[in-house]
Amino acid sequence: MLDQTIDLDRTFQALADRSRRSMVDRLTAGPASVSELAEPLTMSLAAVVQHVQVLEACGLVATEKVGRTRMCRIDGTALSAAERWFTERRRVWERRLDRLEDVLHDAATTEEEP
Amino acid sequence: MLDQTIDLDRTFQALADRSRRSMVDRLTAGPASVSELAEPLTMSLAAVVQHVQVLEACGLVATEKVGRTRMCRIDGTALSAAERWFTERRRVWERRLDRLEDVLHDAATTEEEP
DNA sequence: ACAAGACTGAAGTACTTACTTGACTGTTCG
DNA sequence: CGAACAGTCAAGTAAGTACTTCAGTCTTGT
Repeated sequence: MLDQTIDLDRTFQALADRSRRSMVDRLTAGPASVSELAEPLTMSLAAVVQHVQVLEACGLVATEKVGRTRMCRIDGTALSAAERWFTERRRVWERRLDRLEDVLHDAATTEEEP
Repeated sequence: MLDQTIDLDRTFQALADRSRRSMVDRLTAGPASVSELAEPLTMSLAAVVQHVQVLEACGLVATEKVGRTRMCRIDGTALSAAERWFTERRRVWERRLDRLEDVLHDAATTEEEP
């Protein structure tokens, strides 16, 4: 719970990369090895490993070494923590717009009075 | 609609910075000038202007010059576009977990049969 | 008119990121 | 056993980021 801002920094930073988002996307469909994640991508395997490390460091995915392969899966808690940032901001923002609408409406109705 | 991935790159990149998130946060409470956004921050005004440009480039905020001040406000469409990325992934992910649960449950019940 | 206010633009700098290649280390399978 | 497989480690590099300072440019208030 402490210093959640640093995690949000790293989470959004991680998601700012098209390749990493596509890996997360792939993993929502189910666990996959590093090579499986690498398959649709045009970069070296070493590069993919580095991306996986970034995703793991911010808690978006968890990995586990099984034999010579590293299996990766989504960590839903980090994903929804990032999502929560949006929903919280949107709540405040929409509430403000509602109030604004009320004010405008009130102004319009009092305008009609003598 | 075309090449939305580039916008997501830029949006998440923009939100990966604590200072920029705090600006978005401030703006959800209502419009503000660049100097007002700069006030709680410890950096130079020029730096704040650069952050505002980043936020504007990815469509998270819109600005308008009024006299000598530049007023900034949230653009809700970009904000909810980014939010949508999470909800869509989570939908797939949760559906998969549900199916998994069903399979496990079925396996447990058929286990009981002779 | 003119000083102060609110940016704006252009450099410059320290740091980080997204790769690459190449040499290795464990694992698995015929 | 030994080749192929799946990563791993360590440099190295090109580009991008987050600032800084400083010298302008418009607006405003007196």
